[in-house]
Amino acid sequence: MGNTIPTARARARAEVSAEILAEARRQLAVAGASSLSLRAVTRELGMASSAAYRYFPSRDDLLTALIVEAYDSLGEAAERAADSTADSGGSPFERWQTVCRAIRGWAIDNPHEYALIYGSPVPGYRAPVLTVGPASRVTLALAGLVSDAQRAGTLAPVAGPPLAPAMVDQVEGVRQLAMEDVPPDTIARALVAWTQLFGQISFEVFGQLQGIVENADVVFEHAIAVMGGVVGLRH
Amino acid sequence: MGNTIPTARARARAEVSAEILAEARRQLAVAGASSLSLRAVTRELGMASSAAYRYFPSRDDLLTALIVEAYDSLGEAAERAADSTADSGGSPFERWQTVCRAIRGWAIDNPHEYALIYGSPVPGYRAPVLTVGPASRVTLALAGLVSDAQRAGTLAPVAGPPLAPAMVDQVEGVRQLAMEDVPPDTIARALVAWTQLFGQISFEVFGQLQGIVENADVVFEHAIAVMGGVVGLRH
DNA sequence: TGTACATCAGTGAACGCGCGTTCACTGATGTAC
DNA sequence: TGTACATCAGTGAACGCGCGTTCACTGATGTAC
Repeated sequence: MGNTIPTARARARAEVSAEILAEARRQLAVAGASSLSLRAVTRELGMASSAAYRYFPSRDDLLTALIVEAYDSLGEAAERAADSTADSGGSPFERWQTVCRAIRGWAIDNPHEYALIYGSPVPGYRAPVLTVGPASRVTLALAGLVSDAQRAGTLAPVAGPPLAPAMVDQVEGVRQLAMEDVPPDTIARALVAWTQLFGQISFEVFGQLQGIVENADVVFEHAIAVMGGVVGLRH
Repeated sequence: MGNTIPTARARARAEVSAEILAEARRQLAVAGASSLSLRAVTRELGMASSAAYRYFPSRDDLLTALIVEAYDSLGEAAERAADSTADSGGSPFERWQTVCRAIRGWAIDNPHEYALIYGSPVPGYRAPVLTVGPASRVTLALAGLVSDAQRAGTLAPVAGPPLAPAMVDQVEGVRQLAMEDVPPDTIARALVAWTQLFGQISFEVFGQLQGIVENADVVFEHAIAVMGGVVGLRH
């Protein structure tokens, strides 16, 4: 109990567990989430299918582990981008660009993991609560960047008609969660930029841009430039 | 050949074919695309599973029929919204709002059909060319509304830095496809609004807004108001 | 109009497949005395 | 340090399931003469 030296058994257990996850990830990349199969995973690993049950109580638990892993991986990429630009003193707009690019880059590198977390929900699967924390990492990285800009006084005020009262209410919840000091109008626009970002990435990763846009890079850059402006992030 | 009076056989064929499709649609709504099964469909219809092969050569062809149906249904909803507001002389901005609401309304009413066409691609399924036409109907309805505004001279010019040359190239293809007379800057922004719209709807339909936004209606209204402004659609 | 043949919708059995999960077991690792 | 027992990873057979697709068939509908 609380022992710092793990036993051989414990070490083996951690390793095999990681191998199963890794193989599952590999198969996810080929076949997609709904056809992920415990049997196929263990087969590839050269073990009996029943052995998997020593590590994951059911197929859904394996799926959950993959989802958590994906959220964490994406979240880490976004956080790293946000932190690096904070350290190097980038402008809010540059930070926004860098984080957006990191998110898109991750999605393109891991299309099936992206689909797993931002695509259509897997039928019959209900994501348990423990996915909520990892899921919010990306979002908090983006929100943090806006908060930082606000605190540094570098946020352009939002022009245009005042927010509808109902919208002020909606935004209030978000403010408390992630953007304490940011004015409601800016938060409202940040929500729009947020959905635009993932809409753009989803269209690209899911092939919706085919036949319409050839160079998705260029269109992405334009989109984040426009939306950075909409939010009021200054160069 | 070319006979206008269909035989009893032909009429029965059309009816059964429609029944299979309808039942497949019903099951899609419960279980999602990847677990759509020919056997389950025919079972529910009280016929032998092999009978389905008189109507659809394979499961994938059934899927394709459902996809085409979904695209057409959504496309029609968007076109109807666009036409009705054209007839009643709505402003470009009002037309934009109405079409966006129609698209969102359809998605909320038919979440699984929405997921089928805008969610993660079904693994192993390759959409055949005949889906392209129906798929472009929504997009063309949106593009048409911008074109109309341009022709009527009611499009606000886009402020801000000039488009990057690479972006001008990208936009040129879109211009020829769907927005002949519209200036490149506006088309570029229309692309951003387009991905924002579907990003917002996907987040809502796929449950990504849960725990962040309670009243999706209000946030949606705000989003299309902001993006209508970004594109330059006047009230 | 009546008959002979062709077409084709629908049947039911069968093939071969892969899946998730359970269970009694063996043998290696860990632990208490 | 050595022994006896407990823990637990991994096995292999089995259960019951549902799937897509094929095939030879029956019987009703359609068509040519």
